[in-house]
Amino acid sequence: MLTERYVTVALDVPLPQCFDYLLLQGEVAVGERVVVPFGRQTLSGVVLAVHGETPQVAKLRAVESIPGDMPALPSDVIALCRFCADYYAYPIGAVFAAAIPGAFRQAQPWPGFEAAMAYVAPDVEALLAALSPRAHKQRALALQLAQPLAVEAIRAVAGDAMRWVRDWQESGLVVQTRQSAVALQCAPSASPALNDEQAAAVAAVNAAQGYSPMLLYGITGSGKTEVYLQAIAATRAAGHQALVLVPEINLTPQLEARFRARFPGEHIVSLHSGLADGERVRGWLAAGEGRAGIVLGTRLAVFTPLPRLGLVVVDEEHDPSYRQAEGFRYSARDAAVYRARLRDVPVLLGSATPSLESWRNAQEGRYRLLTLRQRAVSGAMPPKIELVPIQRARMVDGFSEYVLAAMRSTLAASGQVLVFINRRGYAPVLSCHECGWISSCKHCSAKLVLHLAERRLRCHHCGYDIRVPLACPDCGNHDLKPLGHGTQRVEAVLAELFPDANVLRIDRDSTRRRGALGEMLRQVHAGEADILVGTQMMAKGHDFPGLQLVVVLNADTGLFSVDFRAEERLFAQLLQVAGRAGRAGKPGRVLIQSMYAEHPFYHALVAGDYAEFADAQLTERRSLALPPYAAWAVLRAEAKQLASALDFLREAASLLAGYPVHVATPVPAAMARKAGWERAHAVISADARPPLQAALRLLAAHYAEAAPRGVRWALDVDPQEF
DNA sequence: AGCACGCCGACT
DNA sequence: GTCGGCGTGCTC
Repeated sequence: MLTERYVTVALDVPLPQCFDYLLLQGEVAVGERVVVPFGRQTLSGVVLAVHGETPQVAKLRAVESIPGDMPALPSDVIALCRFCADYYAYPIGAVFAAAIPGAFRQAQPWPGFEAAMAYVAPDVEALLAALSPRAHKQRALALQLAQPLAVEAIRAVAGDAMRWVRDWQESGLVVQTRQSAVALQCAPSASPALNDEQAAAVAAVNAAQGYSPMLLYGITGSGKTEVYLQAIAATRAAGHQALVLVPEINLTPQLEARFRARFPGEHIVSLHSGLADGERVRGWLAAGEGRAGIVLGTRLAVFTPLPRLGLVVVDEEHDPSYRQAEGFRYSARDAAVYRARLRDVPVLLGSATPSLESWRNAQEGRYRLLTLRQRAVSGAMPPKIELVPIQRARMVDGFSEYVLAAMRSTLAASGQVLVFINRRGYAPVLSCHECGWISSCKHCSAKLVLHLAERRLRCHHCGYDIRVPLACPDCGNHDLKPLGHGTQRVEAVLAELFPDANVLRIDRDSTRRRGALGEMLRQVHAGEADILVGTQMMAKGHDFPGLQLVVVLNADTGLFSVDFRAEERLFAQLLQVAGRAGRAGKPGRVLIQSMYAEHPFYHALVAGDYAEFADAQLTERRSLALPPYAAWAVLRAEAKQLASALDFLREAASLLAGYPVHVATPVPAAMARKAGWERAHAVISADARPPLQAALRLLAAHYAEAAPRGVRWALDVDPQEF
């Protein structure tokens, strides 16, 4: 008797459930994709079950087609996606959609499919028998087809070899198959000698059996990357694949170059959002077919199928960019740890300033702590961090005399200076010194930022953009002046103060053009720039051998934030910029201008002692029952009227009345108005995970069923910013 | 999220 | 007269 077959499909729609379809013909495995009718549209979805149980739904429709271009997602990737959908209370189909390359979310088959396949002759003798004895090239190809052969390899035999293969395929002598799953194994090029601490760390990683989370805590310049490289060499020698996550796309090229130099001939795949669709699919397939030995990528790479995964590395694990800020708000760091657990492999988290979550896990023994205290680069010395109190100092355009003197002497000795601006909450706005008018956005509760070069005022949140007014709109005064010191203002001030110096500004605006950042970095390396002015992006990864002095202008703004994580972020950021100085044999000097030089925060910073800072922070968090000692989520709401957003949040709070969670009073968000929408949120907290999860599941299910009118809402589990 | 259906204002 | 505004309802 022929039983009917059904498939359960995860579709990319904002609904928490999966959808069942009748499978009339063809074969499909769990983890493959199918194209199905959905309402009036046709969508691609991932198959989560194939079964014979009649689904209890009013209307059942049939699978439209099985493209067959995407290899089935392995069970650990499926389990990871399911976990994320549950943990982040995010629609399951949307999680799967995020986990696979864009080409496989289309209803059409991936156009590069044919070229990515290989061909094999199941019976070479039969194929040879069908060929003319004089067709030497064909016979040579037939012999090669004993092993699966990629299209490029077939084309290399003869220009029209693919035509022969298609003929043979029609007569069943050759079949299409996936490329053979043999990863190249190659010895790494000579590795530098390790110091004792590095050697101990590598030995610990290599000795780890099964799931073993490790936190590699090492100051800037202590050689964390070398530990990764040597641990990966051992992983590769054992025939396993390594997954390496990096925070940002800008950092991949550098690290990729270092990996390629160390592992020549190795198939290294780099996966990030800047990749063209085809490239991403090819890399993803190479990883999933086991041909790639090392996968290097940004957060979405955490979902890459890896049949022989042996080690997971998360570099700069504290970095905020591991967290997706929009839509599917997941933490790739946490997902990587969960994945390592699913696959029962070691996971190495590295940082000079670990997240307090990881620090606590290490303190409580859940993560093994591997510490690198010494600088590995010979001759490198830690930078000398000095605080420059400015509450009574004479200031020249935002710079204290002391700092200017230090800059002058550094420049006189032909050293480079970096002026770092902590831009968070500190933008150059235009103000009227007569009546106090300040340029603000029509749609947001943000200030319009002055872009001097273009003579425009621009909102960094919604893109609202106007010409700089000639006079104050309120009182007509013509003397409008910038307030605060944005990068452009600082650049202008420095050009005036140091007319002989070459000032280079590196920020989002000046590097927007493709290749601009690379060109600027080249100028810095070539010594063509004397003073660099920059924001966050300067702090990350880039090495500036000539840099001798770092000046931090307005660190304090992060010190008194409503966001309890602001100090943690500021510490990481300042230590990271400090690390830019003095890496090439000369000790660097870091000057931090501050109104609050006595603040305990700066004690630990000047000592470069993250452990002291982290321990103090954890003590405080514990006493206040803040994360990581409590489970937090934020319910965010946006509406045209603030009152509707607040009403929605109050209603949601009442829904959770019976749950062992605490819902804080809804408050307007820090940026209360954005692009014409009023924003508010409510913190939902619990002393343990399970009750929080249960509450979030209820909320998500309730509002998916009955969408609130006029209110956009989102859940943010383990929120990082407020 | 799409994509329909549905019932009110200014245009060929 | 109808083109189109976006409110709300549904999708196996």
